[in-house]
Amino acid sequence: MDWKETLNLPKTDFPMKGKLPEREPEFLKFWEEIGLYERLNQRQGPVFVLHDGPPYANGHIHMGTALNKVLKDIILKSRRMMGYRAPYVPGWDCHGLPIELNVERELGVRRGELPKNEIRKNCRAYAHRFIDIQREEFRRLGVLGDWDNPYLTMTPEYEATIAREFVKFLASGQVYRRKKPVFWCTHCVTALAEAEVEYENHRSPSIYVKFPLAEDARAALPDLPKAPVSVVIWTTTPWTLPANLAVALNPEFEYVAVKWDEEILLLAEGRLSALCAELDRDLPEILCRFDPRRLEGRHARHPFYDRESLFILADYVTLEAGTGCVHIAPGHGEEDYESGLKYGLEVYSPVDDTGHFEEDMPLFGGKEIFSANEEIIEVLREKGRLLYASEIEHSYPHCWRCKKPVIFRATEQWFISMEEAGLREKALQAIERVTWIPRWGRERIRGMVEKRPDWCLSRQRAWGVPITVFVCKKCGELLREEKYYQKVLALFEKEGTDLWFEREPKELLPEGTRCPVCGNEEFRKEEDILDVWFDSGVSFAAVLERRPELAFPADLYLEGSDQHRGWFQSSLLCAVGTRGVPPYKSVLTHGFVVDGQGRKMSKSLGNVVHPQDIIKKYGAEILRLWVASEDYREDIRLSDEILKRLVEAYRKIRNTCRYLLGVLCDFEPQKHRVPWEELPEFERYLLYRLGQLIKRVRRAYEEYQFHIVVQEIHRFCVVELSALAIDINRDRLYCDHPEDRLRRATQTILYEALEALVRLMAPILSFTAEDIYQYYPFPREAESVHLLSFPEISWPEPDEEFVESWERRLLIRGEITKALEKARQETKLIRSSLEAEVLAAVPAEKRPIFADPAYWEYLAIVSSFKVVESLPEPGEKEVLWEAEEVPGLKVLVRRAPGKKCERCWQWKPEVGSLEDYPALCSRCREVVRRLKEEGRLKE
RNA sequence: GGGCCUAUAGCUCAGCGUAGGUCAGAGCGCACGCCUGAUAAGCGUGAGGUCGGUGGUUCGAAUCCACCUAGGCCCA
Repeated sequence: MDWKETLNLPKTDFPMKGKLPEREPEFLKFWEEIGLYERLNQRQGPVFVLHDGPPYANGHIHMGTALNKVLKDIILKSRRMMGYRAPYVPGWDCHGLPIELNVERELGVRRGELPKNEIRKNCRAYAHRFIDIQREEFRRLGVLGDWDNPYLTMTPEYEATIAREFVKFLASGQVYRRKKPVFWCTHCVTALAEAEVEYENHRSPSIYVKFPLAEDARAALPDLPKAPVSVVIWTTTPWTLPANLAVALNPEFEYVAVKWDEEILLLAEGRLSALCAELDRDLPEILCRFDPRRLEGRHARHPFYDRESLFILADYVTLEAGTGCVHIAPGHGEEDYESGLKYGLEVYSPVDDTGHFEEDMPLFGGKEIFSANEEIIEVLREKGRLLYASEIEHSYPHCWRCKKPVIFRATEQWFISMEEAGLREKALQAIERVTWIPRWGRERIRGMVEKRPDWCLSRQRAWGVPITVFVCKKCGELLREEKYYQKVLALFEKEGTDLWFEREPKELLPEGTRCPVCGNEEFRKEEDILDVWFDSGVSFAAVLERRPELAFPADLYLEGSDQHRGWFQSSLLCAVGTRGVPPYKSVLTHGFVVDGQGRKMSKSLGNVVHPQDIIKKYGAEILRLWVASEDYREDIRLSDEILKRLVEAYRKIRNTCRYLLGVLCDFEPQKHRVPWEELPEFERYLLYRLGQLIKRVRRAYEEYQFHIVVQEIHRFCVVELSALAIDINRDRLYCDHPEDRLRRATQTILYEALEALVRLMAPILSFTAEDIYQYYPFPREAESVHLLSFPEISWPEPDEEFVESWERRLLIRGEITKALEKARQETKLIRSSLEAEVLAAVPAEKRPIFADPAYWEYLAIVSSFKVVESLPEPGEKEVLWEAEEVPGLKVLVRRAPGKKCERCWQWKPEVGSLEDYPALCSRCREVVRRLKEEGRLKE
């Protein structure tokens, strides 16, 4: 007969292959149908608020955004299983230049050609389009959240919040107006953002200009002979010379005074030979060397105006070109501007919107700046200030629209002061009170906040929230108090901010508003819009404070490490500036996705991987597993090999669970569960190991160390379950009578393992955990695995001695396995381990551990095990093994006596001698007899 | 160029920081073999690392310090 029919083989319909790409959507639908998110969110329990940083509503999701969202999902799911109520409100950042540029491109219009609100309408539609796209893509990843009610920075309520928070800053005196240079296209007559500038080759004048020293500077260099002394600067923009206010030297360089014909010139020593080479001159005599710090605060004379130019120090001065002495015009350059602020210089920019010098400017008033270059050079020549003039071809910023060269020009802008109300100091103190994970995040953001300049809020664009400021037309006074803005804020709340651009100040201001200084009733409204970092920076006010299910401050912000400069900082400044406290209790950062070699993903390197491709090929589950398996605090590598390894790990976990489902097919926990007190030792030991797993995994989740979770779960499936629990107990599970107490005991611990595994994996392998859960052969506690809690350890902790004794036993078992392997590979004595008999000779002190030889047959999966005083001489092919790691243990492997039982495949002496079942061993005969009596067999 | 960070077997990670001296580990992959009653599964054994490099501190360093190389993020 076919004895297979009498065995308890595993049985389950749970498929071996996940077919993830096609089946995942079914689970998404299932969760949707049962209202999973809503149900989780309605539960009681302490709240855990993870505030979502809004991705930009432009383009499809990429690996970085996928990584970020999956991490958030894992965190939230794990917190829910710890008993928290953990809502998730996703958001999108909707305003800003990239969208506006794309819309202009799609519309084929140039900046300013359409009314602001026409552009804004299109931008709004554009953002909505990509929000819908990204929403579906994020959902597909299995990320659970309030996707139907996300927060958008462009809704009327949100826009009103942005304006309201700005007004708070304004009213508290932290907002001021100042000139600052920006890229400016004189052809398009508009300011340009960094992103609107392209670098092209351009031919410019290259001139060396002499600035004579004023008396105070001359006095700082007393040793020089009597002769005119000038400092030499180099510039490629002669038209900025009228705006010159300073000359910068690098405090780290050594400077020299050299004899140059009848006069004396000053420059960095490191540039002297290069300059002489360019001017084709011999090296001049060096009269003296000096530390540039001697000149700081003293003056040179402007080369053609009757005013002075301040000597300053700046470390951005290089020796790569020029003279090591840099002409500074704070109104016409970024670094010049920074230095100007430091030294209290005026942001002087005598150039109008169309690129003409102001009319009243001496010498060049009204002239177009680029064409004035020649005249300026001529004046320098006439005044004897020109050392040398030539031309140079170099990279120069051009307008991306009209392709004409752009300039740096100072215009009025709005700032939040870091100092006025102690914002910097307060922010630095707040940083100390936040938990930064990893810890270096604190140093990083602290360094940035310490050094950052005042926050420039102005953007000369259309797609954003207006800077709501009214200015008195008569005296220029700003209306700062909140009362002036209540009306317009209320309008924003209902209708959004478009109306700011359509209505007159009179319609927006409270009736009868007069300037508090001059009493005038005419006001001008600001036209600039706010930096988008302000939009997202106030999300705590628009979302955390306004949504009933959330709370301020958040427990956690989680974004890429680039956000130390971005959202972490803008949120911190906004919250500290208006609330005095940080918006988050802790901040977790992740690194960036790089390729298998650790290089960043870029189109030019051709190493970009798209989440869509992974989902299509392997499923979102594998992407989630990838996110969880890497230590995301550093750069996160992604390659084909990594994905292949993950797929293998996934299969192992899936298959192990499949086996558990199968082997538990006749197990009813209520009826069959064996209490801990009655479990055999090995089962107790396995439970101990399961307890270890639960502890480690729970701790790893608490510490956001998901790669530990994955490693532990995978290792448990491989080692504890596959190689130990299942392999050793296979005979018992298959061959013993179904109701056998020992079999039920083994099933009990496998049941505990399954229940634990499915819960522990659920936050990461969300689809698979659900899949397994739905195939449970016994009643389920809840409708979805995601409604469950993490497993608790419901059995006693064994004492150390017990654990040690089992670890010793497993070590001994390892030695036996090695001996069996030798008998298999080298002498070909056996094939299956059941063909073997093992004789063990051990020193007296190790005897107790071998007290029960039958138990060792079971543990080593052999047909016969004997403990002997001394081993016999090994016969042909027999293997003598001296243990490597268990001192004194010697093992002999030989063929097991008897014949092979056709049912359990063990070799037993009695096989062939039993009357009714000559093919079976005595154990199997008993089982079969009983099954027959009970009518469990078909025949 | 500056700030912060990373670099352990083919892959993913432990160990490194709040204790420098059995710390060179795990799982996977690979090689070889077994099983065919988890079967496009399962089990076993084995081979892989001068702990990025060079100096230094120390009786002794993957573990502390300096520099260098490669890479990442943010600035310039």
